[in-house]
Amino acid sequence: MTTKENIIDKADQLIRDKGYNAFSFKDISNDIGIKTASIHYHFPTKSDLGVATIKEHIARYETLKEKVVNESPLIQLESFLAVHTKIKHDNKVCIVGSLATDLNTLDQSIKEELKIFAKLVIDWLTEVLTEGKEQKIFDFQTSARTKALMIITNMVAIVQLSRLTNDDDFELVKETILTELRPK
Amino acid sequence: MTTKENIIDKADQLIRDKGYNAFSFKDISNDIGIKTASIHYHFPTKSDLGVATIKEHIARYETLKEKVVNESPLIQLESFLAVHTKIKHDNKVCIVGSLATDLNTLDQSIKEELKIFAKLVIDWLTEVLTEGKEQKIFDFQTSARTKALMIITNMVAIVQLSRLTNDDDFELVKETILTELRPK
DNA sequence: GTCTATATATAGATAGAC
DNA sequence: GTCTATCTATATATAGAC
Repeated sequence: MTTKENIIDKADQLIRDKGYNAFSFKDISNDIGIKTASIHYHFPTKSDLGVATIKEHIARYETLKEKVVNESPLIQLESFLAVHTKIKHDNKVCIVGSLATDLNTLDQSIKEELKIFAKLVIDWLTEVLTEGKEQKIFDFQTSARTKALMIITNMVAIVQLSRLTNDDDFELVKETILTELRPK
Repeated sequence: MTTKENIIDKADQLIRDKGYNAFSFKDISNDIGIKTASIHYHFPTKSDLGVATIKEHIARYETLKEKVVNESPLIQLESFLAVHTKIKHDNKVCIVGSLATDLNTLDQSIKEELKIFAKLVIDWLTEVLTEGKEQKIFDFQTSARTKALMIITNMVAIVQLSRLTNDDDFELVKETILTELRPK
């Protein structure tokens, strides 16, 4: 991993651990043993680093999509849910939720990149649900996009809320999503 | 409204607008025309103000619960949803979601108060759903508490996510919650 | 590409006058 | 209860040596 990739990785961990406005270049400096001035060489401003971090998420999602594109809709949905299982396991939150709560403090460049990422996820899950319904693997009454919003919001918020209740609540919600989609 | 109440109100707006770590005593100072040193007279530390802000939410929820305690479960559920409709209308996010993303930066006192608030909301909605199912006003297959988690996470995250997509997505999710609970 | 040194701004917090 | 003045810490960011 290059220094640049290392910086992005640490920024990502920090944003999803304690929020964009609570993390500093000093945190990254301490973590990877490089001075803050050197971080500015790779990313002139904190916003540049924020944008790069979201772009990394976009790239990872594109890779995941490709990896499962020939699988069944159920496998594809499960791979979406697995992303959040990993987030929960790491005791982090989703970057969309983290940055959305701080949105009114962020530069336009970050806002725009985040909107692109959110749309990517929603569109993908909408496709998966549409395909699953056609194949009678999933059953639901509302539009596929709305159902995608329901599932995404369940995942985004349960990783946040279960920090306050019980880690097991994550599994309850995840299993209920799958149960409710099963045809009767 | 007393100065103390005014400070809490502004802190609440700021936390739900841009996040706990992005708001400062100077923001409140500017908003209500009082020096930051005077705010420290009412709340010695920022954490004290944070705790007081959550306690205010708890008090408001207790008042709301009492107000609708004799109404039907549907009216009670709608009053829960209306809280979030107001949040969305104000272009804010829910305080639980906002503080949960920043949780690892908060003092223990704030964490504990937030857990009390989260439990209050979950327990209330669980009761409402239980009662509604008994009266055959609502139909759902999972446990009442799990269904409460599903609905709360929908609301908590859609106010965040719709900042990035479309404000109308909030209504889509809200209506779907009601539709999916209706007996077939 | 990384360093030291530094500029500049702002944060939370306290002391003490009024 | 609010003020002025100040302390201390930390933030993002830049200049210039190596």
